[in-house]
Amino acid sequence: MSTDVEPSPLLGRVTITDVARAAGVSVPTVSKVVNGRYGVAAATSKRVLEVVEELGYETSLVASSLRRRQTNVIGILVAEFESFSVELLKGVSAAAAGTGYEVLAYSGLVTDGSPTGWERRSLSRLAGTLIDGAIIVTPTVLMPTTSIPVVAIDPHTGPGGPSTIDSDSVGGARSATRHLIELGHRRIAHIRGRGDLASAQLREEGYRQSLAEAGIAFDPELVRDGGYKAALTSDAARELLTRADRPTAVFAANDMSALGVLKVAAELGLRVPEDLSVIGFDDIPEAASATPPLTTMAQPLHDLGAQALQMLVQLLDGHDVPNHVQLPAKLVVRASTAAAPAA
Amino acid sequence: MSTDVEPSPLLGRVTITDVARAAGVSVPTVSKVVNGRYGVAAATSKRVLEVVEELGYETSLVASSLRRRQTNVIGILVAEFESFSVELLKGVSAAAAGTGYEVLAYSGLVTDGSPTGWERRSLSRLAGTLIDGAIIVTPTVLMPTTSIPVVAIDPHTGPGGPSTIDSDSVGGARSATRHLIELGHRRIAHIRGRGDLASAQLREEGYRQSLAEAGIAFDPELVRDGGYKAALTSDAARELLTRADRPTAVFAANDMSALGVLKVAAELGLRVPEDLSVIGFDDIPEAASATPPLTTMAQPLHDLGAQALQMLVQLLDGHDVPNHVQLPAKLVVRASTAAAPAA
DNA sequence: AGACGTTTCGAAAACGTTATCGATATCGAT
DNA sequence: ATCGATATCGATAACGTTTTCGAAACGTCT
Repeated sequence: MSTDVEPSPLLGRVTITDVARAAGVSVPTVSKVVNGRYGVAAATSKRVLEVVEELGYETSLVASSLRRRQTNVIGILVAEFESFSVELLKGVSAAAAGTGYEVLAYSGLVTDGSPTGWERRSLSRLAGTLIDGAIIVTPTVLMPTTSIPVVAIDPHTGPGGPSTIDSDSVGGARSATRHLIELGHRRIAHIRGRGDLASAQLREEGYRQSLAEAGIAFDPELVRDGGYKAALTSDAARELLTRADRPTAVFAANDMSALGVLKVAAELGLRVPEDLSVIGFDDIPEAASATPPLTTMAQPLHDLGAQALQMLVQLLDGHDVPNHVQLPAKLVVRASTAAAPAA
Repeated sequence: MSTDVEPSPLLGRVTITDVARAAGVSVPTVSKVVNGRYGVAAATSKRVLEVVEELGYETSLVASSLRRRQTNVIGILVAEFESFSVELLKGVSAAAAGTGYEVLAYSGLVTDGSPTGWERRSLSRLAGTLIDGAIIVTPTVLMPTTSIPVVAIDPHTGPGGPSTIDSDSVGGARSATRHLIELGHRRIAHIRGRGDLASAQLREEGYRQSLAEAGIAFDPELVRDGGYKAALTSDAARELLTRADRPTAVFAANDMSALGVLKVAAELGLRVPEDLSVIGFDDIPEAASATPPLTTMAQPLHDLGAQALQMLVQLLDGHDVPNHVQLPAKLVVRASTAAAPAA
C-alpha cells in the first residue's frame, strides 16, 4: 500500500504535484480523478485515490477557484461580527444547508484606512475569484454593478444598486412610537441610526408620522444621532436625559442604542420604566436579557438572512428576483416601557 | 484624466492586466505600485494610481495569496453558525481589531459526505493558501500537524494536537451539580454532550464527582446522550421524564440540550422549576430569554474567542504559547432551578 | 569620452489548479 | 495486416498575482 516516495512533506501543504509524483501519473490525471471526471482507467483511479488518502491531499480552494469559474462558496460581508449581523449570519447559514453552497463570512472591518467603502474593497478582493455571490449587511456605500450577484440586507440609501431585503422600518417605527403614545407619553425622544442607511431615515420618518397622527408637535431638540452604536449613543442620551424638560420616553433606532440609553439612565439614577420608557428596534438576543428586559420592535433577523440567501441562490441560478423584499417588524413588549409618569 | 482605453469592462473583474494596459506599463510595475514597493518613478506611480482609481481595481485575494506566503487573514472554522460558535466568533473578531489580521469565518458543514473530519478538509482547502492561521471550534477530529498554526477551542479528546483553550468543565459541572444538590435534589439526571469532545467527558466526570461527594449513588439509568443538540436531546429527555421514578433535576451538558429538556418538560406538562429543575452549561444568549430563564454555568465565550485569537497571533509571530489555557465557568442562577419537590 | 553606479522598468518564472486537445495505446472489424 | 474507433493519458496553456533578475536608460565622475 505504501509507495516508495517519501510520503510526508513535513512542511508546506501536500499539493497535487506530490500526489502525481507519488502515484506515478501526471498532474492533470490526478485532477481528473479527484474531481471524478470521465476519462481515466479504473485501476489508475484507484491507485491515485489511495495515494490521495495516504498523503491526506485536499485541493486548494484558492488555486482551484482561480482556475475554475465557480467555487460554490457564497460570501457574507459584515463590518464586524456583532449581534445584529451574526443573527443574520445564522439565518443565512441555516438556509444554505442543502443548497450546495458553503458560506464564508468575511469581516471587512478596516483598521487602517477609511471606515467607509470597505465592502467595495472586500467584495473586489473576493468576487469572481473566491466567491460566486455575496450578501452584504448594512453596506456603507451604494454598490456599483459588480461582477457577481449581490444581495444587500438593510440597504444603503439611494436608487439603483443590488436587490435588497429589509424589514418594515416605517411601519415598525410607527408601531414603536404609537406604543409609547398609547402609554401616555408626550415628550418622546428619538435616537437616530446610521444616517447613510435607508433604515435609519425610514425609522425617523415613522417616528414623525406617528407623532403627527397623535397631534404631537415634532421637536428637533428631542432627536439625536446614535449611529446604531451603544457608544455613540451615550453622549446623545446624556444630553437628552439631563435636560430640564427631559423626555419621558425614548425610541432608539436600534437595540444597541437602546441599551446605551439604559446604561446612561442607570448612571443618572433614572428608573426604567418608572421614570423613563425605552423602546428599541431589532430584538437582538441581548434585548431580552437586559435590565430591565427591553421592549423592542422585533425584526425577523433569521428570516431576513435566510431569504437573502434564497434570493442570492436564485440570482446565481440565473433567475430573476424582486428588486426589494420587505418583511414585517413586530412589537415585543417587555419591561422597559410603562405608562408615562404623572406630570 | 481619463485614458483612451475603454474604461469599463462590463463583465468580469478588473484585473491587474487591465490596469497595466490602460496605464501603458507592464503588469509587474502595477503590482509594485499598488504594493508600494521601491523602484518605480514617481510620475509612473502617479499615473498608475490614477488608473487604479478610475477602474476601481482591487487586487484579488485569491491570486495574491496563491503567490504570496502570507495573507494576513486568519480563519475561524465552525461546523455551523449557531449561538455557541457565533459568540466565540464575536470574541475572536473583537480581539482581531488592531492586530493587522482580518477574520474569515468558514462554515465547513458538510451536506453530502461524512459529518466527521470536516475540519481537515476545510483546513486543508484554506491552509497555506488563503489563511495564515486557524481557530477551530469544537473539532471533530484530532488535528494532525498542519502547515499553519492552529488553536482549538473546546478541543477534541486525546493527547497531542494543537494548542487548546476551553473553560473549566470539571469544575463547572461540579458547581452545577452541587447547586442542584444544595437545593435538595437527590435524583439528578445528566444529559451527556458530544462524546468525542473532551468537554463532554469532563462534564460527566464533574457530575459524578459531585454526586460522590454528596454520597449519592451514581445511577447509569439517569445518564443519557444529548450530543450537545436540542434535537438529539428530545428522545433522551422523554425517556428520562416518563420514568416511574423520574429525576427531579437535570444537568444538561450544554444549554442547547437544556433547552431541549425544557421543551420536552413543557410537552409532558411538567412545571419548571416546581416539578423539575434544569441547569445547563454555556450561557448562550437564548438561555436568558428561555421560558423559564435558564440557570446555567456561564462560559466566558467572548473571552475564550479573544484569547484564542491572541494565542494564534502569538504563534504566527513565532512565539510560544501555553499548550492549554483554561478559563473559569461561573454559576448563573435564573429561574429554571428550585428546591426539590417534597417526596 | 569612457567607466561606473543608480534608477527604472519589464521578461520570465512561479504559486496550485483545471480545461483543452492532441498523442498514444488498445481493440474489434475488415 | 490494415484501418478506424475508442479509451486513456499527458503537454500545454491559462487563471491573476508577486518575485527575481537582467536589460536599458540615465547621470556622475574621472
